Amino acid sequence: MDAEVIKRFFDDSRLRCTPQRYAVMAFLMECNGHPTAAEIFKAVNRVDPRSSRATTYNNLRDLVLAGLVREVAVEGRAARFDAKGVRHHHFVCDRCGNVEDLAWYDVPRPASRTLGKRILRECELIFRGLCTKCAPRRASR
Amino acid sequence: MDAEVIKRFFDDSRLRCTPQRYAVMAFLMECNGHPTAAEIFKAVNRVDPRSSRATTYNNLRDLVLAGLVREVAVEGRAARFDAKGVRHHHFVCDRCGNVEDLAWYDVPRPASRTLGKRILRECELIFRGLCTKCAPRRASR
DNA sequence: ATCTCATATTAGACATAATCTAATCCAGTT
DNA sequence: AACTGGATTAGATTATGTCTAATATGAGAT
Repeated sequence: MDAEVIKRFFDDSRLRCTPQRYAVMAFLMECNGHPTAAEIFKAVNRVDPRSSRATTYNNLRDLVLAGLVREVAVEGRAARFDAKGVRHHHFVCDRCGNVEDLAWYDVPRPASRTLGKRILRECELIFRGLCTKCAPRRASR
Repeated sequence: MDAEVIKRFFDDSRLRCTPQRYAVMAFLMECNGHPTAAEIFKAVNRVDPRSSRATTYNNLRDLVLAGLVREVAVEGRAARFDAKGVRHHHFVCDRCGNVEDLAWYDVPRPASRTLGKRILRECELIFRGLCTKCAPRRASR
């Protein structure tokens, strides 16, 4: 059961456990893909139509700030979200915009002299190309 | 002089060398940062106010498709662009959204069994944190 | 040098994504 | 029960990007 886990997460982050916020987090944890804010809003309201667009965005912002959820920007499309569970990299499809997870492996960090004064908080690898669905049988073009 | 270089680029990509398109490319090549479409539009029209917003977007799309320009999606902010010159990684500032270049180094690609049917076209490393301007003197929080 | 036409440009309407506002609600505290 | 501050809400607003249909133009052909 995720319920206890989610409550613990919220407690640790000093986020009140409201039905709307819980619904967003639960949906992100159970769904496998990387939904957009609009999709999350629809999914949450399908179950219990009591949340608003603004609240969905607010809660997503809070969850991202709390480090419970990751936001993935995709060129030319709406941002996508996923619950931070197991670490993984992202594969973004050039054609359909879908985001798929790829097994995690460590990424070499830049030399500290390269970073200078910058403070590095995250280090993420993004792959681009054609996803499983969009890849043609035989490569073309 | 960039002029000849840009004309060659356009020729190779079968893009007509129009004043507006040239201006976009020239600006991207000479500027050091990673401007947004809106900034590019303004900059280009400051020099010679003959381009429209739609044209700027069209040209950016064409240049990206031709592989001459890279689009960088930034969470919660407008996309940013840079001319593909020397290869480099990107450092995105969590606070101000600026994108800075970091020296290139090779990135290990995922095992082909991990990729499955996917066709990998690009492999990009993104660092997040606080940029030179936003980093506090002493690290806090 | 001129012609031709596919391609490019334009202004502005439209679409989509995200944020803001101000009123209201509600959970926990006293 | 009243208070308090965070959370929620609908809808307006802003920001970003795309589309349309009329017009203009670069560059190869003549």
